[in-house]
Amino acid sequence: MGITKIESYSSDVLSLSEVFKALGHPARLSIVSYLLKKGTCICGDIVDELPLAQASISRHLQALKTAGVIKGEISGTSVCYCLSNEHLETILTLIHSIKLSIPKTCCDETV
Amino acid sequence: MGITKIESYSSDVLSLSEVFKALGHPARLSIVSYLLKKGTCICGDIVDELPLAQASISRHLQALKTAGVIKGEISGTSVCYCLSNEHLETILTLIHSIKLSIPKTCCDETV
DNA sequence: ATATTATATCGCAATATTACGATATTTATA
DNA sequence: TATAAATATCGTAATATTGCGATATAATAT
Repeated sequence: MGITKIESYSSDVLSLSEVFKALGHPARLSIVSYLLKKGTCICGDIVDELPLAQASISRHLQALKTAGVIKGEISGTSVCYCLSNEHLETILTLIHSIKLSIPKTCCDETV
Repeated sequence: MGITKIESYSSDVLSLSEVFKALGHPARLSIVSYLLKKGTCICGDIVDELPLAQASISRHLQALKTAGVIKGEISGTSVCYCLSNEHLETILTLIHSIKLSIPKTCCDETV
């Protein structure tokens, strides 16, 4: 108990939920937000931006990378990170579908 | 340590990351997927659908409701749940922005 | 070669999440 | 009123996540 029964789900559901999970932490969402503004970052940029230790930032960057939200390129002594579009189309389709399905589905109300 | 430093983030970032977090579990994403297909559900529908105990399903439904992903209406002895659009526009905008920002931002590659 | 810089990983402690059975609550029905 | 049906909550155990300091790794510069 206490462990997610991952064996019960399709790989589609699992990989998409991993992406959402990666975005589901304020530090990681802040990193994504930073990348939206600046385009790229190195670990040290985020260390200056958030009140977390370098080790913690590095772990969050790894989590985003593992989920396919960002990718990193070694560049000298640092690693240049940028957003990846690997799962964006899937998420857009999902959210858009939800949006479209709502008017006709809700229990009592009209919206 | 070990606890998320939620006091360091804006309420915007916090509430949006809560939505992503809610979608970041395969059982909850499966519930959303079920709602997309069927429009509404009661707790028992999901109990039949997923290999989890009724108590666990109920908790997942509460988590989705707390994050504003679904809403529930009491209907006789059961509760009718359906999707909510509370945060969809924000997510769509965010994901769409990421998608648009990618071509010009990535380190070495052209995409 | 050695030092510097930037990032990643390790080990640990604190906290959060997940899941379950048991039980409580609430509404409808006999 | 008593029973049944559906959902929510409680208590607990197992596991996962978060964060930190310390350390390792890797590339550059002296």
